[in-house]
Amino acid sequence: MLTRSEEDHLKAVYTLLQEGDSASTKDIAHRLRTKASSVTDMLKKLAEKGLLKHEPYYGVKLTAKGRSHALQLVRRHRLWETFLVQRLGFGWDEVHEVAEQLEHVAYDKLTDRLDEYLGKPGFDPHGDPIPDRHGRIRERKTHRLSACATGEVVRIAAVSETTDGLLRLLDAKGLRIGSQLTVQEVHAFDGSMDIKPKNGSAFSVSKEVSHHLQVEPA
Amino acid sequence: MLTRSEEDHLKAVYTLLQEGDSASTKDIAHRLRTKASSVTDMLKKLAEKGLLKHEPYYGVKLTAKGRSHALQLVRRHRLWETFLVQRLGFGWDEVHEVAEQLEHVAYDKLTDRLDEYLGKPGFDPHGDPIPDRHGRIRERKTHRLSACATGEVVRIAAVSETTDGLLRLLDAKGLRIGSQLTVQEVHAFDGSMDIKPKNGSAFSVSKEVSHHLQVEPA
DNA sequence: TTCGTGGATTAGACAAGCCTAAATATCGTC
DNA sequence: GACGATATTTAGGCTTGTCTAATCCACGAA
Repeated sequence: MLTRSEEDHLKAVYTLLQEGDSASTKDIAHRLRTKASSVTDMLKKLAEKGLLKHEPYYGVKLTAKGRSHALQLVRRHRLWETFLVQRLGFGWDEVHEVAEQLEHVAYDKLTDRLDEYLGKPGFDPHGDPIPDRHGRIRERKTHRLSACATGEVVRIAAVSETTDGLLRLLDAKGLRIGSQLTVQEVHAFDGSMDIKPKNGSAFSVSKEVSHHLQVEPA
Repeated sequence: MLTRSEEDHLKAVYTLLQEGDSASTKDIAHRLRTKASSVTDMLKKLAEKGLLKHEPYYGVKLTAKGRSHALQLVRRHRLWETFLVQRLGFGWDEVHEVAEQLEHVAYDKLTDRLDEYLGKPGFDPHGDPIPDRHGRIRERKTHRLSACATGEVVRIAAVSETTDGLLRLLDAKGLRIGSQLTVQEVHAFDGSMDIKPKNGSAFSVSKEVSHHLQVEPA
């Protein structure tokens, strides 16, 4: 059994490794609003429990066991988000916090029943894939909007769930998961780009914004 | 903000005061599977936070603030139990533990939305009343089956939710919340009684069992 | 190659919650 | 009213998870 704090650290490691190529002590600390020294302690502990390999000063890698456990957390988190949006009528920009708490309720039967109740959804309200009970994820070939070239026509596949401001911005522009858009122009000097939604008027987004938008070919 | 442990202690106090007339340090400790000395510490802490009055050696009383907080916990617990049984198809004998965890997720909007989603139920699957968002409880005039006399015809109103064995026994006998039964005979020497469900054959229940069954006049 | 810098770790302190053992209080009974 | 049984509290210690401050290490620039 893992404590809540252990689970938080494990998930942070998993998420950072997903997003980039490494999970630095500093980044984990920042994500968990704690200090680097606390993270080092916890990494040591998780390593002892066989959930990850910790090479001091070099970095951290998840073991199969650690990855599996992290995937369960991700699964629960995304199922609860789906429940909150689909059934309780929450906005997709207000469910993260709550799911962050609900994900720690560890009871397989509950998770599986919830999964069935929601119709075994493949993706959560932000477009992120929901691992099945074995931790398997439905893979898609998405890329960042920021990596798109002028003229590309794409569909929004997913949005970083931790970016509430972005979620509200998309809402305001009428964009949803699945919305199509065309890249009209990419500005080299600041990485911003002009995009035109299929049924709407064009506007400009910063590099920051386009970085957090996952898209797939339309 | 209360910690999980503080909430557990507060709810234990509330529940014991509901069930009997006092909440002894010993009983709280027993209920929380902890030791009396730990409970004393926590009572001191809750008293400092203004949730209860603690007269050393004499006992404990909830303040309005403490009662209100406890009622929120009870509300969340019973709403989740209702959700688990009504929507996820759990048996009423297997939801207590899980609800015990879910009740600590404190987020008013979630609680209220869940309440609406379930149709603002007045009672949970065990027949216990669910406090509304203001902590108000729908009162009924129930009494214990063990207090019934020969010949009384009653309806089952509620069953102590912590008694899994009893819940399964009732299931096995085909009894539900709302089932009618007649008290056929009360045996003075051990307090056991013979009861006959409206649509079933008579059987005998121990004093222990009849003590945990709340009934109302049929 | 050497050094400076910033990230990572260690050392040591602290609060929260829990425990055991010892001291203290209450209460029913004689 | 004193005594013994039982409940309660206090004293002191342990573990967990956090922190700050100090130290250690890697790595890129000169």
